[in-house]
Amino acid sequence: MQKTSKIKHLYDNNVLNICLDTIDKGKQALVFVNTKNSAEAEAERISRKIKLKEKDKKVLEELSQKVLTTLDRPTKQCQRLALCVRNGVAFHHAGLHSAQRELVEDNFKKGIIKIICATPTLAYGVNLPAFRVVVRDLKRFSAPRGMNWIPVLEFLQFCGRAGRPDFNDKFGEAICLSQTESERARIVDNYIDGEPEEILSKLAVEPVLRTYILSLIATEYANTNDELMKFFGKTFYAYQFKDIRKLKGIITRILKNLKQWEFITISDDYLEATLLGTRVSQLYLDPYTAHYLITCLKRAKDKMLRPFSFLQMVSYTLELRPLLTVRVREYEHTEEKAAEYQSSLLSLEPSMFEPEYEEYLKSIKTALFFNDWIDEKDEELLLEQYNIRPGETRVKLDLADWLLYSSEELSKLTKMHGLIKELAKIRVRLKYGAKEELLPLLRLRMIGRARARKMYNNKIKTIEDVKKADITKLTQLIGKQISLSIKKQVGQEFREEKVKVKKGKRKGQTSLAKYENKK
DNA sequence: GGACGGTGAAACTTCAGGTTGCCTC
DNA sequence: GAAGTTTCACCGTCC
Repeated sequence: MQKTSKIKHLYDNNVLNICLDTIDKGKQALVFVNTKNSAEAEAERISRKIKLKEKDKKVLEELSQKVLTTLDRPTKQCQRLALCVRNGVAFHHAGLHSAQRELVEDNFKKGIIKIICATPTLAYGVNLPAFRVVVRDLKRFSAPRGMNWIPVLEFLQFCGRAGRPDFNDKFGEAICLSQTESERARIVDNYIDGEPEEILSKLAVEPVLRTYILSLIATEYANTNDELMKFFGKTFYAYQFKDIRKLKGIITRILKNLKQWEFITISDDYLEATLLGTRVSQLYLDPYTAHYLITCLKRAKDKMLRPFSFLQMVSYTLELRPLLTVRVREYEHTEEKAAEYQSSLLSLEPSMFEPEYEEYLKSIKTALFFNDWIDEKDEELLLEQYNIRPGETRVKLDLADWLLYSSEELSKLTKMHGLIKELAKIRVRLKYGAKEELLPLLRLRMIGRARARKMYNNKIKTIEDVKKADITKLTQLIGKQISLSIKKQVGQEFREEKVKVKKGKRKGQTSLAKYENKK
């Protein structure tokens, strides 16, 4: 199977050379790198050197415009992607806005985009085969020990993307790059001739185990210690480790916690979930988190409540991690904010000298980010100020929503009805990224933060105002179809042809020119 | 003489990703 | 640990 082919050495960058060669052959390539920044930078480097065929130019130009106008106001990331796409290159990672991710994936499948530089997201979630796969980085940074070789399993996952049988590729090529001869030997040994790692059971990880145990009890699948052990005895974990005694020890401790937190009762070895415990299990919450949330909510009555109180509460859960990192130059500012909100916070502040303090500060920063979002700050500002990309923003917002919903449910069951309204309000604000004053308008379909803001600033502030508003004026603000739709929603029907549309200037087209010149 | 832009080296920063819940009048 | 980004000094050009 040994087969070698020469690739023209045009530039000092081998990834670039391989990609140019791939395009020459009329094929496509995926480049896997180890960070989001690298994906963007590599894509940029390649896109600068590509010579496009005339026929591709127009399609790519259009696609580039689409990428640029995905958000109301393009972020730096949007501009960067748009510039790359214009040359048939894209980057792909979890920070991308989902609409842009789709654009990239679809247009790669269509063959319009030739090269994608990506982080591992692409190898797992989506099925995007290419003739060539270039694995640029085989090392990745991971917490305490610095740079480590990636698992063989992951490497195989990358290579699995090579070759497109649907497109009559008889074979695909996966290419690794090495800097030195010894590195080359290591790659061949480890990855090409090496064995993939064993798959390990994660059951013994406590949050997982806690969640399962409560769920087994709540669904009445297991109601005694013996039944629990019987169940876990049949799991992959038990098969793999055969260390049932250790598992038993952990289970005993977890049962004690669950009882103490009032999620289960134990009488004569009979385990039964309480109403609260059942709900916790239905919500898929880690019981530890559920207990933390309840404890926080109980403190609410003695605190000066603000949205920030709840935002920080959910930010400080395991579920929301990894949190936003507090950079050295932000340290002081974050501490100041922590002090400023002190009287509103529902979680307990760890001592400055505990290692946990770092996480606590991160939770403050994460809550500040949420707070800015519900203060109608746009994605560009969030990217600049918090270094959080649109795609990551969505994930965090989703998680926060789930935890706030759970908090609502827990409030109901623990008779803290006063908090429910507040929590519900924050959830809507979080969903839309809007200030409280927009809430009445956001209840309308087709109305998000941008349109609601426009209407509000033009003195249409409530449903009553919408009813009273002149349809022509409304049309000018938010367009004809949407005006008709919301009028209908408040119980007024208009005949479409009766609505006059004043020809006015539309929102100016966003252009790449500004950004390009800066480069 | 000053504004501006380009360049390159040094200093500084940051580092992959993912599943869960509930429908809301 | 290494890649990428930011910062800053330096230089040339133009008005």
